[in-house]
Amino acid sequence: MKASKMLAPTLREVPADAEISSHKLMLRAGMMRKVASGVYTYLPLAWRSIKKIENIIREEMDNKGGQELLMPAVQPAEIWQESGRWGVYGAELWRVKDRNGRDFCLGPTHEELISVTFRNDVRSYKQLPQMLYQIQTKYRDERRPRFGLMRSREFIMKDLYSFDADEAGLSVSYDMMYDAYSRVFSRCGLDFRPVEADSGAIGGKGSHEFMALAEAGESAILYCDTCDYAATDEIAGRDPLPVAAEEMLAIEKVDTPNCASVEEVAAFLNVPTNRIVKTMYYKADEELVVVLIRGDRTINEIKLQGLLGCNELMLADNADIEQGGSKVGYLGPIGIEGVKIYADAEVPLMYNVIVGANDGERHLLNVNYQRGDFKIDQVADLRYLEEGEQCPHCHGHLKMARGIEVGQIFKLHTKYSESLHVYYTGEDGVERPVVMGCYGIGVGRTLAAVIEQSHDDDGIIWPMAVAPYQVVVIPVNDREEELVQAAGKVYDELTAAGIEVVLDDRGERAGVKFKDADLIGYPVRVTVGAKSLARGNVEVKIRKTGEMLEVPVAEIAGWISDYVKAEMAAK
RNA sequence: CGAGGUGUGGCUCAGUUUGGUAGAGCGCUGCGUUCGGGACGCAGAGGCCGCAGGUUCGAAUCCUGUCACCUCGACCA
Repeated sequence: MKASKMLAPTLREVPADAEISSHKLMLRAGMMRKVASGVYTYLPLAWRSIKKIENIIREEMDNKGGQELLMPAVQPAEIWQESGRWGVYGAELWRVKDRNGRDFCLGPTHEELISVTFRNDVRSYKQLPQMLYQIQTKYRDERRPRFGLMRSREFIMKDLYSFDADEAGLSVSYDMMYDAYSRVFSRCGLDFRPVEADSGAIGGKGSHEFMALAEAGESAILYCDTCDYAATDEIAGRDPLPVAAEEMLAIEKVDTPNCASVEEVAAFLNVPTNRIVKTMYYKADEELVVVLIRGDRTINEIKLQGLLGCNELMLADNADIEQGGSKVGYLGPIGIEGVKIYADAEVPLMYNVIVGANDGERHLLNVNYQRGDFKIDQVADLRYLEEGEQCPHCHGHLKMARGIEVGQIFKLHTKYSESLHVYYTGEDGVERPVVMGCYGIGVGRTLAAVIEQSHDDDGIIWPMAVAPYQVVVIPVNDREEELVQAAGKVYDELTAAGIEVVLDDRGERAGVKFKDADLIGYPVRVTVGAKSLARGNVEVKIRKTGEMLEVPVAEIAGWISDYVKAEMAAK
């Protein structure tokens, strides 16, 4: 490729709407341009990298027996109504109508469509297992698109669906995908961790997220400093630690004026916040529920939503709560009737706790669940874990990190096969629901994560495997015929050797070319200058190390071929 | 969804308070000088001042509406 012909419009200044490094650099390096909020055009450089990532994914999926197909992005509402998700998916589902007013959506994912496709053509155990995948543009009308490709409304995703006869088969498929995903992200040069995850709106039990570690990441993860436990903070859970028994004292009602928060109550009564139990009212699909949790803990609403199995969960309005002397800030579990009470696992183990009195600005001291002072309908792990806590699996301690979710794998079990009637006939002649799994990779997000993890002040530092081009050749001065000729010859030789190379033949000064080379992030730069050429050499600069060396012109193609091969094999 | 902010040439922004008919730097075109880390001089091109309506002799500037984009927040009793 000749730089003079390449559409790679680099910018000296950063467009005002970019916040994080990967977004800024992709705009500055001339890789993408915004079309609308969360909708982008991928310019040639970005597209080359995306295709490389896609091909890595293809190879790894195919290696596990995956078959590529392509489903439409436009999907009829009927299949979403059939699975029940037309109603529950919410505003994120990008709904459109055709000219006749018929409802469609732009697919955010394809469980429905693959199931419908599969059920018509697969009827026998003899056809199982199967793994089908596609790499395709997905649509999610995010309430808040952000950070370029990190959270966009139109994005490229690889989605694979596994179909097995039974749970054992699903486990095999799941483990294969776990392995394939690890290989994909390693090959892309990412520093990542698979973490235990919640299965969210997709449904089903058993899920891992693949998190690329990065400060700019939108998700928090917890990992153990001793064992290999790692989980998103939405799912990380542990059994409560044992509590030393205490003598249960008599309940006492005290005035606590102007103490509507746990901190204020604790300060007023001069006790630690972990002696208090918070009483929270939630509205779960219009049903009012109460949740009890230790005063210094935070309710994890994703866990709560999972427990309740509701579609919508939000804190109740004050008006729904404040009846008969109850007041927000002074709520307690004693005397609640007609509302289900859920409690975090730590609560029933506590002694002599402080709770709101449901009576003006007063609290109760020395309340004991174990004495029967109040009731709990269901106990469950409902809180966020905190940094520094003991690991749920060992004696190590938890640390927190931020990550970019580049992939997630789910065991769907029979959730969709039952609702969408994907059944097969077993060897014994009995019809059973197919056991499914689904597995996604955000391709653009993977690209953004690579840049987020691998850049410096000057620009992108591409891992060889996903670099748009492997090498740039720069004649230092375009008016010296000898240099131009030598650079052209190097370019031809590298091209002939199968190297992906750009010749910077633009009539720019050397400084401009060097700046652009660093910004675009070619892993290797070959500089053809008068001094070294007089010695029969060209200069090689390695982007990621900054290392410079001279290589004889006659050996350059071989040298670069070896280097590229070594780098591709390294990760 | 709620709150705040911003829309002026391809990019970054000034001008709006105090209405008088549009500017700078970068980028782009041409010529010349330069030429190993974003050179310099000269001459140019390029703007429905987001859009619609209103006030006014006159609106980028004031008023109303609208759209787009950005940021923050997601409520702990």
